[in-house]
Amino acid sequence: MLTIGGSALNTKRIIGVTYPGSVLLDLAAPMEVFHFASDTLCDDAGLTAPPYKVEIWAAQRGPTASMSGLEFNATGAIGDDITGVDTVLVPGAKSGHPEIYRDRRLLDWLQSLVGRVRRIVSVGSGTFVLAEAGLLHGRKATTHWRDADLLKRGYSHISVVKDALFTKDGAIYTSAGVAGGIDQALAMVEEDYGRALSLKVARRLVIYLRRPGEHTQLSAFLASQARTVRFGELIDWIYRSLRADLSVPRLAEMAAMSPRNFTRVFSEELGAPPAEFVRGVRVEVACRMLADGHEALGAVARECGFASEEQMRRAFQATLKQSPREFLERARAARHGVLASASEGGWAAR
DNA sequence: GCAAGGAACCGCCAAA
DNA sequence: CTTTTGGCGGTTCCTT
Repeated sequence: MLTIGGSALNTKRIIGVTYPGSVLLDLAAPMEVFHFASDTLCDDAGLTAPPYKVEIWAAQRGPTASMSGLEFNATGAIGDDITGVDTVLVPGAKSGHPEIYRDRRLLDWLQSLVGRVRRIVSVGSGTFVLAEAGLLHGRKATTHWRDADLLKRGYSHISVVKDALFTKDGAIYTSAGVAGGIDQALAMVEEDYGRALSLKVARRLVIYLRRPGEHTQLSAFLASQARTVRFGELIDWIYRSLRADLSVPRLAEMAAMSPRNFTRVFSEELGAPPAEFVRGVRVEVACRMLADGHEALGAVARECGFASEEQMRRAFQATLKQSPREFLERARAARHGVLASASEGGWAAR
């Protein structure tokens, strides 16, 4: 049998699970990683059978829209036969709706997966779903930094790792959000087919995410974490501290470098000077909030560290060529609008 | 939409 | 000698 990186080359089925209120964007990034890994490996080795097959399962099969304005075609449903399934990905839910995590049918199904699939993976607040399903008893786990304390309080039997991008404990993996989800997926690819492939995929992902577009562009800055060795921690801190002073002198201080040298090295490594990068992060997080249904622009601006609503508007124009209001309208239209062609099990940004 | 002041960026050069 | 770092100053861009 042909093997690469120690793994036999049979097709591994990766299932992304959605449920009412789940954030499809959480699944998008890791699924792209598996897509790219599959394509890259096929190109390089001239395979006939793809190493990964990515599917989305929902409450029922067929075309469905998620609340973040993404639409998809579910090729399987919760409760379906899982024979031959390799990995199951569980996204988070829109914040402020803990009752979403108590869907008995979903939780029972997740429980039934233990020992029958190779990996059960949560992204962001999806960790709460795994917790509620009882999969995290006595295990390490992480979640979005904002919810870490909540997780700790709610489930004392879980060993919460607050500052990790992702954790792995046996067959159970958890991650800290979309950024962590990318790193986590890359780590799984590495686990399966080696570091060379995961690096290749990371590079390809960055190029892809840098293409101009609406949603695709949003994660360019997230993906940058995967390719910087030096500033990973700093960028993580930036994401967690959007309301703090993120001026160049301050960032240089955090990085223990002179402002001049920091600007130079940062630009080289990340492809954008510090201020522009920070602005991009702020816009990106604001977009996610808007897409998630936060409609008070003033509050979003404050939360993301813009000095004012006006500042946020300018930053949007500069990076996305549209105003927050326009972005909001589109997100809303996509949420409530008519479904267009749901592609073969993939997801599409509108 | 404008002017004034400030921040960011980058080329250049010198020191480590 | 090469590479990395840090300071200076001019220009541009941004904020108020």
